[in-house]
Amino acid sequence: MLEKLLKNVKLVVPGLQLSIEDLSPIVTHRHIKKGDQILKAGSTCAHYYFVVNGAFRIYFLREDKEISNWFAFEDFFFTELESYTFQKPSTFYIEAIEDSDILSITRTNMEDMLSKHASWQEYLRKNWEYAFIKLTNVIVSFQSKSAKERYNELFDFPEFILRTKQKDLSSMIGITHHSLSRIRKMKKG
Amino acid sequence: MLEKLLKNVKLVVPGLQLSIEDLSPIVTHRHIKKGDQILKAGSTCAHYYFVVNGAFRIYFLREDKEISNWFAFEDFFFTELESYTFQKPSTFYIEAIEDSDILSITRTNMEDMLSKHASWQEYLRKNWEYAFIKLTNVIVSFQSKSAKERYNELFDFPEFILRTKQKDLSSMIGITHHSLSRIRKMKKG
DNA sequence: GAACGATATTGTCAAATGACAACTTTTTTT
DNA sequence: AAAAAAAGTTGTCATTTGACAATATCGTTC
Repeated sequence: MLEKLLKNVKLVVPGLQLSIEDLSPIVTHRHIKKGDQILKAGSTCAHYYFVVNGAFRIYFLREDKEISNWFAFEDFFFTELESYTFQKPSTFYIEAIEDSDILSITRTNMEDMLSKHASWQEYLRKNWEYAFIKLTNVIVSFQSKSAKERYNELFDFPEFILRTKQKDLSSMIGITHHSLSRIRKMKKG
Repeated sequence: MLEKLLKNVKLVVPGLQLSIEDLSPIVTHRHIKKGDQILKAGSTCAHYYFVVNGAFRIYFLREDKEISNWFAFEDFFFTELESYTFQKPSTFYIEAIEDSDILSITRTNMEDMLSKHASWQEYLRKNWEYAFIKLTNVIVSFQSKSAKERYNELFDFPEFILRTKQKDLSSMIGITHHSLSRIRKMKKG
């Protein structure tokens, strides 16, 4: 499991001197069953997560309805950043949508790592820069494209089409699952 | 001018040892007239920018229409990250919407700074983390709120209402300026 | 494999938003 | 201050999307 994280880190920061032995004491492995939640709204996020395999849905509630904000698949290194950074209650739930293996690092260990390894700062910086670029493109889609176009874009990342529920996907692109059902129908005939 | 940037850096990384003398050789000041563009779509972004005073609109074209992606006001430290990071042509224009003063740092100087000052890594990391949190909230708005609600949220940041054109604001929240005009009308009567 | 619950589809109608055109108001230029 | 340009408003109508209800399909459990 740890090798997979290490491989990801070295992909982002090629020159990084970091071994399994460095990671081992600060990383915890957990197996999460489909449907289980690793973070609930209202609680404060105190970990970074790395998805070894499986998939998670990050969602929030609005007027009793679940809205999927995004999905995390294999090799995603992430946390609920607002809750984690400001140590305040999360507005999001993080739930496994498949049986998954996840690595987690506590905030304390993370802070320690950041102060000791300068290049760990670089890893996180790049990680969030890439994430920022992705979010910018999501916003561009919302600002300039129709629901149908936003849905069609997802075919470039087949995991969204193949591994998520339609009702969950629909809220991610900002529409009801009824509308998505109709959009899918149009595409065919 | 430099003091303002330094103040911002130290606000984000309190313990940072950095002086005007460190910044002076790598920072360039420019006065930008309202309407002038500091980046055009198609060209590659080779600078970070810091808004000393004034305001900028970051927009892109979609079917000959200008869509405002976001606005940068005083104390924003930013770049067109996708173009800057991957050194590829930008899809965005950056245009002053007021007479402005801006500081810029070339990519070369920035890379140099990142390799020499470990805490500069931390500054950028936190800068992009905060930006990521903001974008997440923008996406939440698009996923769960009506255009009217998105507009009303902007009153918490009056610079959007006071310093931008309505036609520019409207595209930022994903609607036409006709729709925004009607939303504004409703609010009153 | 029958029964149940969750997910997806479809119908009807309403509400929100967009497209196009005309007009008014504000801002900029001369 | 007049003229021109840009920004904002409003009318009409079309399209997209949402709300609610009914039905169909799929997946899980017993």
